[in-house]
Amino acid sequence: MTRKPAAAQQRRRGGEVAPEERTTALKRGAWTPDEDELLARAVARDGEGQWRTLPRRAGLLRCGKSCRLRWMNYLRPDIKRGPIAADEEDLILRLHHLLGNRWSLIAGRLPGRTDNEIKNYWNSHLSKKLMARGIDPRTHLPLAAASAAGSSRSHRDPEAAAAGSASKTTPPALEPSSAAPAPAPPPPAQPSPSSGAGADDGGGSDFAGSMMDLGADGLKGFGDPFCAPAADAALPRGGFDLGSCALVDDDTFSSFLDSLINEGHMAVDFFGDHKSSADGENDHGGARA
DNA sequence: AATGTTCGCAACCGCTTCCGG
DNA sequence: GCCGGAAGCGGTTGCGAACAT
Repeated sequence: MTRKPAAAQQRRRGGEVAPEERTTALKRGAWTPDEDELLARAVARDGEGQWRTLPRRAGLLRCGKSCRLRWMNYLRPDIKRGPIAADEEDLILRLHHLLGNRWSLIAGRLPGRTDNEIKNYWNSHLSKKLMARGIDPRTHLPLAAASAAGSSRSHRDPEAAAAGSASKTTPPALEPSSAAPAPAPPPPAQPSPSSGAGADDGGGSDFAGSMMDLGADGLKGFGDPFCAPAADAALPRGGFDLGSCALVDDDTFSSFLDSLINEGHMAVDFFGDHKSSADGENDHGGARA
């Protein structure tokens, strides 16, 4: 699908106005090429960070949050354009199985891809593929159990219809329907509510941090090489005590993750033929360049 | 050809976590 | 230790394009 030009979406929804926007009329909606250039120039000059003050320095009538998002998801020079390749798709699937909706962590393993892009790709392509094959996209388990719950969250959400609500107030993996999947297989690595996400603020690279959020349950099924058996005892929000593990720096975790990704037992073969089917269906993505 | 529906992406929102004072 | 601001994250939604009828 060819995408609209950047300026096409001039007027977007008129939601609530952020506090900082009430005082100065900040612009919203689609970014124009001129704005992009101002932003890119400012970041090139001053570096990333200081998003709050960047708009002023750059001469932009945008909030810092919006500038950061635009830079991270669109303007960064290392962003890779074009369709998600089959191997990337495969990696996303495996990482999602391992990490759940930790888009920033997943993106951290896919050079040039952004969390937003991966999230969108997951919601629009991969979750549908999984469902078409009778697999719950969130739990990576057979759909049968999850489908009973079936309350829909959003008419657009492909997962909702089959797997129930994923609203912020109802963490998907903790819902009865999906929280009590078959006892044996690796748990749906969906360790905490949506907001649990923030726990690893190091961005995609803080894998030690991600370990903490993963929770022991999320690792046991994979051989649990770092974590003591009792590590998950009564820890809130699914986290576990790093102190009880023989961990862990980012490199170590990164290697660990690599081994999980590459190793056979982790590689649940969601799509036995998914590479070929992905090739066939590869209308996705494309569009952005 | 016109109209309706679905799809995909970019952007926004609310929340959590981090960090410095 | 507490508090407030900044940054980051995941979920959600608006909108144009593509597709179907």
